Amino acid sequence: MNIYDISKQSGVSIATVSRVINNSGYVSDKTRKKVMDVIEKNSYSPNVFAKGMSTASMKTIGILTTNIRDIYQAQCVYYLEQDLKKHGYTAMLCCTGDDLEAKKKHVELLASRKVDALIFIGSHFLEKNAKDNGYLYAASNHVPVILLNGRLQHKNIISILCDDEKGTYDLTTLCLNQGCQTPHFIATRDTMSVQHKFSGFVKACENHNLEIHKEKLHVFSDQPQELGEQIHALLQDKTIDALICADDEIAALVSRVAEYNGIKIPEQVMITGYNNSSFSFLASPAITSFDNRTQYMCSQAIFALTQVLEGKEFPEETMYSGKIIERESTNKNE
Amino acid sequence: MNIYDISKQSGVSIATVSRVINNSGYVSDKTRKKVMDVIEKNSYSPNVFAKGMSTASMKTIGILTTNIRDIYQAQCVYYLEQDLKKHGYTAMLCCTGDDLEAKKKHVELLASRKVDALIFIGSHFLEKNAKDNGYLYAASNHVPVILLNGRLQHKNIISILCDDEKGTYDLTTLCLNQGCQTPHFIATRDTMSVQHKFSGFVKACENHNLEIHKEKLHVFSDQPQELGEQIHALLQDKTIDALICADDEIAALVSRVAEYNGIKIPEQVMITGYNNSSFSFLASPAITSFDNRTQYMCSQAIFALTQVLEGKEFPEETMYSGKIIERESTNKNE
DNA sequence: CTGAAAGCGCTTACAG
DNA sequence: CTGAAAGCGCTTACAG
Repeated sequence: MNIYDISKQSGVSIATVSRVINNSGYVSDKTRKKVMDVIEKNSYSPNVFAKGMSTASMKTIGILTTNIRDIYQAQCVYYLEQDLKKHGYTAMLCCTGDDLEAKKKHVELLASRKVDALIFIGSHFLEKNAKDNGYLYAASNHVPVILLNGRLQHKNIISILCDDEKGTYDLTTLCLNQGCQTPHFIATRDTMSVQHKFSGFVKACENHNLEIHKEKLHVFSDQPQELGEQIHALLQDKTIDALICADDEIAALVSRVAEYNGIKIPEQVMITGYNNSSFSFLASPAITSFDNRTQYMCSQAIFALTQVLEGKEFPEETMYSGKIIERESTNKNE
Repeated sequence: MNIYDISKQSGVSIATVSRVINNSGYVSDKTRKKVMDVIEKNSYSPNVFAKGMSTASMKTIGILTTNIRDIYQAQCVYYLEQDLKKHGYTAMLCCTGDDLEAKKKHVELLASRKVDALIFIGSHFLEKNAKDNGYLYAASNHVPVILLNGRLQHKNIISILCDDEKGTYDLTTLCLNQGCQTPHFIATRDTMSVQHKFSGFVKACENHNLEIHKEKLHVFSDQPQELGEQIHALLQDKTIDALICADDEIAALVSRVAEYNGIKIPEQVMITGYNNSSFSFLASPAITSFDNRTQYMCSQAIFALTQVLEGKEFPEETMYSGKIIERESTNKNE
C-alpha cells in the first residue's frame, strides 16, 4: 500500500494525498475527509525511506552514551527518549565506550545514518584535553549538537548542564562544617566534569583554610575489582575523614570497603556521592548525594532541539542549580 | 556528493559504482580501484534513505525495553548494541513502560520506521495473561522477533532465555539447606518470568516438604517508596527466615529495610537477589544472586538475528543454565 | 484548492 | 565485466 493506491482509491492526485498526510498546503475539508477515510480504512502509513529521501530527514536523533550500564547515563537516555517521542522523533542509540577513536567512529556512523541531530550524554565525551574535543566541533558542522552535562562554546552546539562545581562545593562544605579536616576526592575518569567537581572541592577547602594539593584528587580505575583495591589502599590513610566521590556508585563501593575495614561511617569517615541514584539510598548507611536535575536537563535538551530544528534561536547554554540530598553518610547525629 | 558524481569522476556508470560499493556482481579489479579511489578521495558515503528505499532495509533493529533505568535491562541493551554494530546494524531504542497499550503503540512506531527486526527485552513484555501477548504474534507477522528472557512459540519468533525456574529453585534450596523453614518470595510485577521463578521457589519448598501457599508470593509496588513500606510491613512477620527476591534491586531494598528494623542478615533472615548486578555486591551485606548469562543471551540473540535475516533457519528456543553467586546474605558461617 | 511532473539517490534485472 | 533504464514512494515548486 503506497501513496498511489491511496490516490486511486480516493480519486485525487498523489500530491493531494501527500498534502493531507502532512497537513501542508490547502486541502478542502471535503477532500481531506475523503482521503483520510481511505487512509484509515487501509491503516496506511507512509514509507519512511521515501519520505526521508525527499525531505532529507527521518525524524531520528542520535543519542551517544559512553556506557548505558551506568545508571546515570541510562537515566538520561530514559528521559531523553520519553521527550523525544512526544515530538515525533525516534532515538538511535550508540554506546561508544571511553576510547576517543571509537567515539569518533560512532559519530561518523550516526552521521551516515543521517540523523537530524546528536545528543551527547556529555560529561564523558568532554576530554580534559581541549584539542581532543575537535570531533564534537566537526560533528556540529553537519548537524545540531546537544551536550548534556557538558559545556563547549561553538556554533550549533547547545550545552545543558548543572552546576557541578557548586554541587561539589556544597557537598564538601557540608562535611567541613561538621568538623572534617582532611577530605579527599575520588573519581574514575579524568573528564572535564571531574575537573569542575574537583575545583568545587578545592574552593570549599580553601574557604575553610585547608591546604589542598593535587594529591587529594584520586583518579582510580573504573573496573569494580581494581577500584575496590585502590579504595582499600587509600583507606589505610587514617587521616582521611571525608571522601567526596564523583558519583554514587563509587561512593557505594567506598562504603562497602570502609565497612570491610571496620571504618565507621560517618563517625570516622564521611562519604558523599553524586547524581542521587538508587545506589545512594540503597547503600548502608544511605549516602548523601547531589540531585543534579537530570530530568530538567533532559527536557530542556529536547526542547532546545526542537527549537533549533525549527530554525529558531536558542541560548547557547542552560545551567541549572542542583540540590544536596542529605543522608546518614554525612550525619553524625543520627 | 552522490553516486552520479562518483560515476562521472571515475568514468564508469552508476551501476558499476553501486557494485563496487556493495561488493556485488562482477567488477574488474582495475575498475574497482578506480572507483574506490574517487570514493575515498571524496569520503563519500551512500545516502541511506535512497538505499533503504531500494532495498527496503536500513539495517536498523528496534530494541524495546520497558524501562532502561532498570540496571538489568540497561545491561541487555549494552550487550545487544555492542553485537549489533559488529554486524553493521544500528539500534533504535524504545522505552515503553509497563502499560500494554503503550507497548503496542511502540511496536507500531518501530514498524512504521521499517526496522529489520524487533528485540524485546523480554520478561517484562510477556504478560501472565496469554491473550495479552497477541501484539507480539502480530509483530512477528511483519518482521522477525527476538524475545530475550522470555518464551513464546510462534513462527518468526525466537526465544533466548535462561532457566529462571531452575535459578530460583537453586537459590531457594540454598537457603533451605541451611535450615530456613519459612521462605517468602517477593516480586514487583506479575510477569511470566516471575511466574517461572515462583514455580522454582515452590518446587524447592516441596522438595523440602514445606507447605507452600500462594500467600508466600508477594507482588509489591515498583515504586521504591511504596515498595519499602510493603517490605517493612512484611518484615513484621517474624516467622519469615528467607526472602527470595525477583531481582537484586528488590533484594537491596529488603536488606536496607531489614537493617532499619534491626533484623540481622543472614542470621535472622536470608536474602537472595537475581541478575548478579552491582546492587548485589554493593549491598551490605553483599547479596547472593544469580548470574543469568546476560551476555551469552545477548550475543546469541544477535547471532540468531543475523541468521534469520539471511533467511537461514534457527532453533526456536535457546535456553542457558545460569549459576548461583554466593555471598554473605545467605552464609551464616562467614 | 488541485494535479502533472520533476526530483531525491540508490539497486537490480536485463541486454550486451 | 559494464551500462542504460526502470523502479522504489515520497515531496514540492509550478501551473492552473
